[in-house]
Amino acid sequence: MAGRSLGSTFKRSPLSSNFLPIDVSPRLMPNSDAALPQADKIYLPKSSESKTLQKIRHTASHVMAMAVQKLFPKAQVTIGPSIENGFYYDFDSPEPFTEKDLKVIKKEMIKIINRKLPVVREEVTREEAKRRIEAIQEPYKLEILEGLEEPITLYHLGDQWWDLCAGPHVESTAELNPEAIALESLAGAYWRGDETKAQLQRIYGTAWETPEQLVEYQRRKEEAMRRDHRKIGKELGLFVFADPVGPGLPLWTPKGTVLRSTLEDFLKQEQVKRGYLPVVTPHISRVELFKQSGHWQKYKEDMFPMMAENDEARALEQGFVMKPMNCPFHIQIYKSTLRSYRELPMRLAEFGTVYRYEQSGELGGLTRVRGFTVDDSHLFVTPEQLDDEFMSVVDLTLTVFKSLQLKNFRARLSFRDPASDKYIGTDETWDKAEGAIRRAVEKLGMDHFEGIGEAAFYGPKLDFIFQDALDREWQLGTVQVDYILPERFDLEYVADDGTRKRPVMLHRAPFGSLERLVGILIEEYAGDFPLWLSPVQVRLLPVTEEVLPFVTEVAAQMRSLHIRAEVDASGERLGKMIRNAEKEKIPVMAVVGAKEMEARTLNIRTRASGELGAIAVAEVMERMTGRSPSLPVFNPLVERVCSITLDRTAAILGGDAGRARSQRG
RNA sequence: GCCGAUGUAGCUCAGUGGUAGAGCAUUCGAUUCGUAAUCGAACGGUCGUGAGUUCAACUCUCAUCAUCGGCUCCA
Repeated sequence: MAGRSLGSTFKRSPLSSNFLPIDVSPRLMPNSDAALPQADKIYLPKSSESKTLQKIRHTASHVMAMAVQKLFPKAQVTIGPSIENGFYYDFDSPEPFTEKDLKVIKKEMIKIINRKLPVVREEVTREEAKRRIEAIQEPYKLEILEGLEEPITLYHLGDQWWDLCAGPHVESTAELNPEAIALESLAGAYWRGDETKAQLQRIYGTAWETPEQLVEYQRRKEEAMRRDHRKIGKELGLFVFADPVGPGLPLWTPKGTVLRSTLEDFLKQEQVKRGYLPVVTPHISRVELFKQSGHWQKYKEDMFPMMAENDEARALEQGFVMKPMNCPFHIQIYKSTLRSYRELPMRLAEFGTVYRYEQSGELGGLTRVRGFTVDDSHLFVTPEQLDDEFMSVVDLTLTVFKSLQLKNFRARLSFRDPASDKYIGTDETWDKAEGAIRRAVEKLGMDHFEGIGEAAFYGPKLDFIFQDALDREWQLGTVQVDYILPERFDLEYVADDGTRKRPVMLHRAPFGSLERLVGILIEEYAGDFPLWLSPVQVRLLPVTEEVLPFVTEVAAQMRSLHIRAEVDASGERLGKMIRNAEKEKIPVMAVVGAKEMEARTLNIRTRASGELGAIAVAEVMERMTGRSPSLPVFNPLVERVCSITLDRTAAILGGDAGRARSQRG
């Protein structure tokens, strides 16, 4: 994980103001170091990178299934593939497996492996396969067989156990190293991933070529758990959950709020530059609004129940609802007056907090919550403006990621699933919208993949997918093309020829949501925020009580320049104060004793570079804010703060000290 | 929502069928201290919540809430 210390890996380049720069193209990059071969580290290939590991893992899953069926004769087998870091097998068993069973199963697996059973492939006809499966009474396998094309293959482990399987496998269980295999966890899973079908029991395991690889894999997993945003968020006191408030409803502490609002301010500034117009809308509305948008029909399950004044109103569905999305509100602002083509594109932007009734089992930390703030904007554009506007939105999104030093993401074209009925609108409008997205992405030359069935119910999306510390994928930024809501709300503008025309809408949110973004950022930085995002940027540490007044005065000066400074007035010894500041991951510590007070200096220690020695108070402040282009900043990750604090600092100082530098950032 | 696990002071954790302990944090006192932990004392928990079994439950049973790992779903 050390390789992810940001200074070393992030290639710094000027933020683009024009789109199309090749280097902003996202690439598929695994989140962990696992895929980065490094001389001093054990290389841990993913299954997709190693045919050998694929075979080992797939065979291990068969060995596990054989072991399970020996120990639990009533367990029926279903599927058991290799996955990126291991394997799993799903069973339908009347008795639930427990953690303790894993140990027993592992023991049984060792026995099987030590018998050095040959793994033999056999090709059979469909009828023969059916006959054999019926003989061993495995209904799930029979169902799998129905979907298979010939040739149909069976794999035998010795002469006592076989499985319907496409392979490939290693040639003998002797090729598996019991010390490089671990059974990791139990989980529930639905047959065929369908929640209306049977609930199966899944056992996850991992398998490697050598025990060293397994140990390294487990070490990295533990390392990853240490950067879990829930853990770090608690340690750093950024947010809390309270039982009386409810699940999935985070409370933001002062420190977390500083982080959040700094991100908000940053994006607001970018949006001002790009002609966005701020709006504010309420958290609730008549349900009628969401009936017209189609949410009530297609999205009701995800909404908090309607608040009705009385039973009659409830029966007529005439109450109020918490908003699950902001778009209908922005649409009402657009609709409030007759719009001219001269006003378009109209970009209405709001940090709008929405409420969605997520299923209880989905909630977790900040990445999945029930109330969250979307950095939402709805752009009303003419059909002619659509392509350019789409690309400029993508450019803004990539600029944002770049400023946040986020580069491990993938771009997904989220299109509709033609087989599903969860969408509104006609096929024609969908094709048009999907075409627009595809066109823009191709024009940008961006790497991407398609996600069929990932669209919103009202339109296709271009989504930016990130991974958390545990390699789970989360959507952050999103750009959506929508011909349908303008239709449903009968939106119009007066064109240059005097006719009424229908605008196209773009929905977009570069952050996606503040909550999820903060969660991902915490894990990305492991809590070590760049200076501009740090809730506390500098802590002043008085060595003795005599210097406390001086230190307090310096802190006040710093705060007047919007440097987030605080004084450690605990009266503890220096070593303890430093320890505390380090644990709180405060980027800059300023030690002040009699010498420093005398000389009006601060003895600076940074988290990134250690002791820097005594520096004049004025210079420290210049270097903190990046005001002086000739002075290096304390932390290479400070870059962004320059343009942010600078605008304020310049305003306060009435000078243009920062402008030269802000252009660099 | 479903499957499984977990729930002891603010935090991290130990513990037992006979009504609970440590470290850190907090408060107070002493120490006035120079780059990752000064010393001492005090405070702090109806052991998630509610029922049940029992002479007796934090410990066993059931329900419920929350959290965690998955599944399904999503910003």
